[in-house]
Order: sequence, then structure tokens, then C-alpha cells
Amino acid sequence: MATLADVARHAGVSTATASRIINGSPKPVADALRARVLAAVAELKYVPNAHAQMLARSHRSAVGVIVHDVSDPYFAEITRGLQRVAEADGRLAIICNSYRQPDRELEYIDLLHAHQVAAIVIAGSGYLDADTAARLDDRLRAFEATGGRIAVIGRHEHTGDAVMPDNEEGGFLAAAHLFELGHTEIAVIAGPMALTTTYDRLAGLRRAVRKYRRKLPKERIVHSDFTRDGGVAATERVLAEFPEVTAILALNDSMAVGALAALRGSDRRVAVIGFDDMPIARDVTPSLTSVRLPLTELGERAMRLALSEAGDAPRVEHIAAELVQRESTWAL
Amino acid sequence: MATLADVARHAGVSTATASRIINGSPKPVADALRARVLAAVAELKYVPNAHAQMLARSHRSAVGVIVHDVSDPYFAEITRGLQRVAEADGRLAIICNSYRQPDRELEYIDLLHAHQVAAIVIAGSGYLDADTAARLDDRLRAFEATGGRIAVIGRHEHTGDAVMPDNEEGGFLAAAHLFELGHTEIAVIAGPMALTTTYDRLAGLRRAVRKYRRKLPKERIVHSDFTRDGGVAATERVLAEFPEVTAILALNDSMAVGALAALRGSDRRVAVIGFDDMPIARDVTPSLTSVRLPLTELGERAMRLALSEAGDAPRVEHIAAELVQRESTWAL
DNA sequence: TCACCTGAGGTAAGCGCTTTCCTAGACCGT
DNA sequence: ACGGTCTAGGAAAGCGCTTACCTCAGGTGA
Repeated sequence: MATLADVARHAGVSTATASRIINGSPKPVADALRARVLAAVAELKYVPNAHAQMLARSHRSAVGVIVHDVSDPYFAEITRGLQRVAEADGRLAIICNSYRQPDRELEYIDLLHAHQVAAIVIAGSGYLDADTAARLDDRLRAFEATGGRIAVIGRHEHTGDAVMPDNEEGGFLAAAHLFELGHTEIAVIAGPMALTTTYDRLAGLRRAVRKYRRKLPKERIVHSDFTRDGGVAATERVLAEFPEVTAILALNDSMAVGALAALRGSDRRVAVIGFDDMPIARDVTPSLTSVRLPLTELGERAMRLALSEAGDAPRVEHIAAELVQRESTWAL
Repeated sequence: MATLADVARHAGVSTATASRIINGSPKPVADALRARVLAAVAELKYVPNAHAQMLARSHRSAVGVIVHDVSDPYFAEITRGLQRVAEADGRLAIICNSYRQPDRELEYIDLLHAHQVAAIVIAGSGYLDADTAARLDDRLRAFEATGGRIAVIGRHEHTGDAVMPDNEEGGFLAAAHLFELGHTEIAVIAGPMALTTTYDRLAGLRRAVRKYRRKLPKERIVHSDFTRDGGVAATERVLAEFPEVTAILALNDSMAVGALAALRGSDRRVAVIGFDDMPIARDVTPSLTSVRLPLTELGERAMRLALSEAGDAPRVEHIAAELVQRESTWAL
């Protein structure tokens, strides 16, 4: 492993000069030396040790990202936005999957803290009991206390910079759409109640129920997990238990796709509306009506927030939801 | 930012002792001291500086991953496998998107090298002209020369440890399947010729053509990119130009989904077979026959290779492909 | 001619940690 | 009581860099 000292020796200069030449410092250097140093770099295949650099200049550059799971399309799209902005800012984004496990999240926060990242963006945490939430907040504060910046995506407990997808409004839009089409007997297949996503979307939905003066019996909200197979299972329960239901509102597209799959194996004709408008929505049959959230933009905004100077007051940005109508919903 | 020295001072011990206690070194330490140091850590919210640690212990722990794009389902699944193994080994995986741009790849290799990663895994590089390939190889060698390990996924030019999905065999299986079903007039919608994936799958397909004594005129291989919309475009060309075609072989599932979409807007009944068996394959209509590649396993194997000791000779592992039949192909 | 700049380049002090080597006290046997 | 052996803990030397500060030419003006 060639070091700066090797390069300097090889070129017959001091490490100071070598460092200045390699990093393009403003200090003027004779062209002859510059050439010699650059030649030495090439010959020794010198690559500076990033850790030593970080330590010496003690300025933070990388940023950390903690998401539920990058492979999940929802987070993949958010992550894309995050990365794009980080990269445009010349920063390495270290991305970590928490799989919604608070301990992992905790662990990663410390890891990123230890790696001296300039900022941490968190999206899609799991359920937090008061105790865990407190510990997490504690770690986050500790990180902030050292000058680190934090931005979260869609988490209420956090008091700090955040960008919030308007899940409540989205829930309202979805339910309103079904009511407008004349569906009165609807069922909801939802993710775990502990996720704020679930909570908020349900809240909007209930607002629509009230506004349209409909009923939504509690047992018609079936909880499962936010996956395709979770959607299949939940839909099977709905079909078995509620023969009167004519529309299913799925709280995300994965579940909606599962609903469509379950429906395919039954003789019932039930409308389905999803949430998130993932790319697949166009390609299932029938194509899926969904509530679109501009996830890439969500990520971009969050990263920009994280990279901006800390303000006096916490900044919260909202991202609007929008209905995309396709073939899986129709007028009754 | 609390440092180890702060903790030591606060606890009234030397940094040596503090370090030993915090890292659980085997050296015995009095319980009283241990307690004091741990208390100081908690009180000062001390988080060790990972860069300083790396520098001091000069042993590499993190691993680097360079893929085309984590958001792409194909690479998402590979990445999942990579991460799983890295994490099981207690290592942070730094993952980077190259977007198939060789310069980015080059840049990331140096970045990871600079960050002293123990190993680099590369999957899904783009087209490499001889010159770029040489430069890339040069950087890779430089990294290896410092003790770094490298594993690549499915790249022929690389001589070193590799895991190769059996794309050739997969191409053969796909075409053979269509021929067995009685389809003689087939068309292929393919990704960029520069990608080895394309190249290998086509090679297998040609082998099937020879074995079954069929014909596949060159113009019936339509190149586009490996995306859904690329599939739509390619399929539209096929439909317009080749009225005799009864089956389309798509070189990945994204394109196959696009083909299905294009077909939906036409009155032709054409069989479609995809490649990769992504999760969506089950949920499109008709459900998609595809050639399955165990991508997660692919990733796991690659990471294991990268984390194992370097051998004398390059090791190459092969991953078998398997046909998954669904509704999008039928006997003619 | 001399004191004084100016600027190219070097010296060395850290950055925050780990770890080798050393010290000094405790304990042992005789 | 004394030399010898442990052992807990500390001193300090790096790890590979950056950068503030210093040096020593050569060039300037009076």
C-alpha cells in the first residue's frame, strides 16, 4: 500500500508539497515538482487513504441513509431521489436497511455517527414503543450535538426537519374516489397499524367516510403486512367474510396487486384501489387505480433538507398526493 | 464531539485503559475502572471515530458493492444477497450505483479503494471498449495489489474470482421451450448488444435454434434497452414488421412486461417468454413464463467469494437457470 | 550595499484512536 | 526480609494525512 510518504520520497519532495499538489491546493508550486509528484502517483498507483484524510481535515462529507429496505420499490424510489441529490453535492451516500427493526436503526445511527457522516436521512422506521423511541431520539440528539444534520421522512414523533408525504389526504382521495363511483360497501386491507403510513392513510379514509356519510365497520379493516402476499391473505379474508363488499381499498400497491391476484381466483367482481402508484400499477390486469406520491421528489427534498444549514425552527415540508385512475375501479 | 481522551480524563484513566475497556480487549481491568469508564461513555455520549479506528488498526472491514442500479429489481435482488452475507460477517456494505457508466465505475473503485474496503463486488457493468476495460483492470489490479479482494458477477473479460449466472443455458431453455410448444416463427426483443447478459442469452438461444433446426433471421432480433418501455417499443416494431411471428422471447422480464403491454393494445395473439422471473411475473396477465435465476443466491455466493481468502487460481462459480412455466406461453 | 519583502518548499504538530512496551506495586516462596 | 514473578495500568509511538508555521533564497527599494 503506497502512502503519501512513499510518493513524496519517490519524487524527492516533502509530504507537504506532495499533498498540496495532489489536492490542488491554492499554494503555488513549481511545474517541475508538480510533474514529478504526479508521475510518482501514477507509478506507485497511489490512492489516498480516505480515513486518514477524514481524520486530518476533520470535515464531514459522506451522508447516511437509513431506509426500511432499498429493494422495496417504494423505498427504492425514495432512495433514488436521496442519492441523486447527495451525488450532485459530491457526497457519498452510505445506505443502510433497517428492515423496520428499531435496534438495527439504532445500530446504524451509531455506525453512521461513528463514520462522521454530515447528515442522516431516515425513512420508514418500524413501530416504536415509548422506550425505544426515547433511546432513538437520544442517539439522534447525540448525533446532532456533534453538528450532524438529520432529516426524517414521514415520522410524526420526530421533532426536527422532516418531509411528510400527505398520506392523510391520499387516504381521503382514495376513499372519496370509491364513494363518488357509488361504492358504499368497501373494505380496507391495511398494513400494520403501528406504521404511521397505515395510521395516516386510515385517518384520511375515515375523514372521507364522515364527509360522505358512509359507514365503515371496524372489522372491515383487515390488517396484514404491506406485501403482495399480505394483500392476498387479507383479500381472501375479506371475500370470505363480507359478501356485500364491492370495493377494496388497499393501503399500498403491493397489497393491491395481491388483492387483484386473490380476486382472479374468485368469481367476485370487486373494485380495487391501491396506493403509491408503483410502476407495476400500469401492468397488472386490470390496471390499478392508485394514489400517486412523488417518491423520488420526496427523497430529493429530504436530502436537500438534510444538506442545508440547520435552521432555528424545525422545517417540515409536505408532499401532495394525487389520484391516478385506471381500470381497477369503476362506477357501480 | 467527545473523544476518547475526554472519556479517559472524565473517568480518570489513561486513553489506553479507556480504549481497552470500550473495545472489550482481553486484557483484564479492575471492575471499578470499567464502571467509571462506561459511565463516562454514557454521560458524554461518546461514539468512537470510525476513521481514527480504521487508521489505527489499519485492518479493513467494510466491503464495497458496485451495481448498475439498486432500484432495478434485478440488481435489488442481487444486492439483497450481497448485503445479507456482508452483514452476517459483521461488515458494512457500501453500495454504489454505476448506472452502467464505466467512468462512474472507475470513480467508485477508487473511492472504495480509498475507503480501505476489504473487498469489492461488481455486478452489471456497462459496455467497455478495450481502452476503458484496460483502465478499469488497472485500477482493479492496483486495489488487489494492496490486499483487496474482488469478485465480479457475470463479466467475461475479468480474470479473477467470479460468479456467473448461466445465461447461455437460460437462453437455450427459453428458446427450446418455445420450439417444443411448436412455435417456429419467433422474434427476440433484446437489450443492448454490448451487455454480456444480452450476448450470452442470445448465444444460448442460437444454440437452441441450431439444435431444433429452426431459423432465426437476424432482423427478428430487435435491440432496445432492458426496460419496460424498451420492451413496448421493440414489440411494436416486431408486430409491425413480422406478421408471421407467434412468439416473442424477451431477454428480461421488464421487457417481457412491456411486450405484454404492447400486445394488449393489438389484436395479435403472441406467446411471450421472459427472463429472470421477477416477482411481477406472477401478477401480470397473462402470468409470465420466465427463466428463473436465483439472484439472491447469486449475490450471496459472490459476497462469500469476495470475503474468502484469495486462492491461487481464480475461482468461477456457475449459477444454473431454470424454466418457470406460466400462462404467457402455450402450445401452438 | 543592506534591511526587508516575497514566495517556494519544508518541518512538525496534530486529527482520534490502538497497541506495544514499560513501570510499579502486589504477591509468592524461601 | 528479600529477590523474583505476575499483573493492572500508563506512556508513547505510530496509523496516513493536512496545514499552520517556519526557513531560506532571491529580489526589491533606498
